[in-house]
Amino acid sequence: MMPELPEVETIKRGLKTRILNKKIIQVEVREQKSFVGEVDKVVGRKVLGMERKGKALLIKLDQDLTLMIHLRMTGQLIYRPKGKEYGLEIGEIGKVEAGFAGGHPTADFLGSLPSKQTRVSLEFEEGSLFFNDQRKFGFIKLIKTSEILNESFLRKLGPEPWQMSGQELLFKLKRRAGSPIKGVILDQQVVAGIGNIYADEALFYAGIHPATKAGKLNLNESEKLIEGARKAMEASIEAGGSTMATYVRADGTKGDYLEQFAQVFQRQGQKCLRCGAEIQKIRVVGRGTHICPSCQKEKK
DNA sequence: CTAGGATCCTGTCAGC
DNA sequence: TGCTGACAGGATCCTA
Repeated sequence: MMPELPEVETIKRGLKTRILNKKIIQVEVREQKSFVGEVDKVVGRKVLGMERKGKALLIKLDQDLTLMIHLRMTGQLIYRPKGKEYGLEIGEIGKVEAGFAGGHPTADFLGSLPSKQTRVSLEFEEGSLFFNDQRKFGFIKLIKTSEILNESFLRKLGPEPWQMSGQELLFKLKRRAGSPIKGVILDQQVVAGIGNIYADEALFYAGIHPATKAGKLNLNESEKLIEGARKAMEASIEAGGSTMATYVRADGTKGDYLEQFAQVFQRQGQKCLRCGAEIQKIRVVGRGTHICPSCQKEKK
């Protein structure tokens, strides 16, 4: 369960109100592989801005430096104001002084930090930012701001769904004609920010079976697909992504923000909200995949 | 070039 | 209770 575009966007917004213009006074790397680059250069730097490119978060610092953060599957970023050892309590939601947590929802959103999963911590005078990551696939990488486009992940990244037409997507689908459509839209070089949740949601919206060969889609389907990705992501950002607020609102221990917008993801066994058929969970391109077998028939 | 599968790593959960 | 295998909101690397 991990961060896709809407979650990273939510984190960007949540952190911005807390660390913009603040100075990093200390950095602690607890897991070597989680931080790439010269740690010492980060100390004393000031946060000048924050951006998101696909699922990558960019924290722009002074002296031509940028922290590029990718949460991958289980990364999370948690900000705790100074003196606040635990996460927010009910009633504190939305308050800047309550702190912020986003990414893979776990009990660390609420518990004492640093924890067993804390890989890197950035200390500010006003509080601490913890980068936690159970599986260690994510990372923080220090790069030069002026050389951001040399970064291979960013250089190859496709356009955001809002910057892409159905026509442009269709063109890319033709080059990957033999692959299942789900695998193609999960490719960040085709379109930026779509992960397992939004791939399933977009395909359901467009009425396309995930195993359909990409080359079988027509312009109308391609347009519906990109539109579905936009709508699902917009709804998710509106709901606040997998932030601490929604996580806590559930029952204090479990995150369930998906309930606010998901039509198929993790709804296997439940009724399709469009036709009433039972949602199924299948496997496509090695990923757990959720479909309505009635609304999404494979085009042979 | 594309397609498909293995791989990185830790934790949880279902089934025996 | 203890063990085993499958699986997990990602992306890259390797092989055919």
